[in-house]
Amino acid sequence: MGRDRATLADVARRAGLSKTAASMVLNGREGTRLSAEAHQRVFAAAEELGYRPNVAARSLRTRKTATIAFVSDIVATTRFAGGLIRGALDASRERDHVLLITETQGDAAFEQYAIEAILDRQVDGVIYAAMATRRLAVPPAILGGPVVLLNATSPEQLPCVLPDDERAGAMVAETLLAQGHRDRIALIGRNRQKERDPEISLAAEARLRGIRDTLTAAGVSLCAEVFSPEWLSEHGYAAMRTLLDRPTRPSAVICMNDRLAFGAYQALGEAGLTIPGDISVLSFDDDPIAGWLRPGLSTAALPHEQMGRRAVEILLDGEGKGPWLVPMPLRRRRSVAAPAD
Amino acid sequence: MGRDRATLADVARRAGLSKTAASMVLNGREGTRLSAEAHQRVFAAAEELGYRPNVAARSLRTRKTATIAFVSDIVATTRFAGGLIRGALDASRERDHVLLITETQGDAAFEQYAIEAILDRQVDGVIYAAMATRRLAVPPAILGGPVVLLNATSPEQLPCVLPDDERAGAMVAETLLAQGHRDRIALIGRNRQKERDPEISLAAEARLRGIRDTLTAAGVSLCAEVFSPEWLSEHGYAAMRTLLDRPTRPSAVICMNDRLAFGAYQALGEAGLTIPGDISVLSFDDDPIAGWLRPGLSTAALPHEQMGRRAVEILLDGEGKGPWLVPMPLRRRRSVAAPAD
DNA sequence: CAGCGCCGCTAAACTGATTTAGCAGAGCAT
DNA sequence: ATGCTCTGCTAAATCAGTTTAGCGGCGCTG
Repeated sequence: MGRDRATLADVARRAGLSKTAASMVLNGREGTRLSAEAHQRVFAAAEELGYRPNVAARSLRTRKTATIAFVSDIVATTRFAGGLIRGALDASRERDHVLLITETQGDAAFEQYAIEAILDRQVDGVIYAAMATRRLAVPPAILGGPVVLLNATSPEQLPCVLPDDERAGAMVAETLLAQGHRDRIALIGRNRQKERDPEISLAAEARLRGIRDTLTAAGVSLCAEVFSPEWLSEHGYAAMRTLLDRPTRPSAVICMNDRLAFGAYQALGEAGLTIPGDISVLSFDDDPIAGWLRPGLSTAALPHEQMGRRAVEILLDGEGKGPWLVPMPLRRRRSVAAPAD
Repeated sequence: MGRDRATLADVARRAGLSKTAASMVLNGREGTRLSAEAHQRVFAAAEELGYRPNVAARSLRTRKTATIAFVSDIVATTRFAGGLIRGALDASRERDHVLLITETQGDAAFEQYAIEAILDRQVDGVIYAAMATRRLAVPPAILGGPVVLLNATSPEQLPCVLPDDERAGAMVAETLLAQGHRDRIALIGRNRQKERDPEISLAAEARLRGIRDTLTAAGVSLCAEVFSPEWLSEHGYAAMRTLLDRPTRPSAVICMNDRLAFGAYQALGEAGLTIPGDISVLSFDDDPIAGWLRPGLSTAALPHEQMGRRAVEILLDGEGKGPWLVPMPLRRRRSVAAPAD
């Protein structure tokens, strides 16, 4: 892999100058007194030889590697990882950095291994990412350098990037109010564990707060709230059935995520009800299926790419402490309409 | 990040030996004549100081970085990337390697940048991955070292890892034959471009070949084939409707991927037909939605994690040239039954 | 007792960059 | 002529490892 590369010494020799001169010219050092001609000769030589500095050698001296570690709990299981990584990748490239990826799988031994691996490689900073928005404990070993939490917070008050779930909740509620829904808005997906335990998820509580506060401000409250143990499609299905079994049918249902909404769609389809004619559905996440459903599901999108990007920006450009909330744009599709009666 | 680390010199000093001795002991060099006591002293010193070698310094000398570059065309858009990366990550960890990830986005300039970035960092090898199984052109710059193609082939006959789409096609056909389906098996998702142009996709042709050969061997042929421009759910929906408009209804439908199958489910639901009672559905990919559908969709799973894993194994353990076909296991859910009549 | 080989270990070179300290020569003032 | 500064550049140290070459002492042989 990449043998026969020209070294700085080669460049210097060809330019008829010392390594020192070549190094300074190529690094654009200010305050050096090298002549314009020397500059030209070095650039020409580097160009001709296709010179590229050896990062290992450089970082041995400078302790900078232009490498960022992206440590996450789980990358595969969730499709959201891709967005976070892609955003981080883009922002890294813009800053001439590269991403070293490791995964802890929530396992202490793996985490230990991952941390050592990245410290051995002298990364310039760490992005510590969680796949579900939550609070977590950061391993002390990485606190020695710059760290940004992605989709997570920690007791240490480290800089962190989070989706603005509360605002998203508000937008979802506002959307329904604007369509004229009032006293028959139901909710699917409250979950005692998820809401209460910030180590599992911060999203649920924030979304609910946004929804509640907005409705309350309009003098409205939820007509029903169905709890579900997890946020899977079968739970959405079951929840929607229990809602339909009640005496008054809701005019709109807010689902805490798209998987629940998907299950709700299935229950509504079986019951012969149409969306949004009979019932409007609104949700969170913007999973790819939201666009495949018929009608398309309106949902507040998790801005993963933006978040990944932001994390790198904060890590490298260092801008105070945050927390930074990234807006969740509402994807308006066809699942919301005015109430039928 | 990681200052104050003990160096080899520190270890040597504490052990009362030379750097040479310390280095040799810690690297487990054979044929050295250092005493058992010297070994012990070095290990003890390293332990006490929490010594970890500086990878940059080591690789400057050895030209090995214990780092693999994972270069892919697109990571975010597709959820499959996660599986490939996760598999590669696992296998890398087992071999004490780490993954440097870059993305070309199919853009020549980005690709150039990505290649330079990884060559500058002296990676030990490159995994060049495509998100859709296809043939591609490998940039000559990386041919200087070990390369494995993941989910792709190239004219250069490089080692490559591919899903065994043909066998998967055969399994799907066998499954239907075993249930007693014969002359009313239809197919959704042929696509002229995709099938013909290996730079776009190799999967379609291989799957179709597996299906055809198996049916032919049983003296059966497809009763209908519906082309669709892309493999999106709306195309599956449309295709299923055209199938249902025909005089004889198929007893089973094979969809070329799960998104098409999802659309087909929608069309069947609207038409008031049940799966698998009226029509069996079988598909490829094992997208997460396959499990969310009602009934669960039986589908031949793309073994992404296995593939990512295999690529690293081949890169590091070097085992001939391949190509290596990774089996696609059939996930049996509830969408297949014997024909009604 | 000279010569040889083996044992246990080390000094120093080497990798490819950055950075510090400083040198030779020119120009100028005293 | 001497001392000073400024210009334009370079030698050498440094980073933290690996690797080559070889050293001193001991035991054995001839």
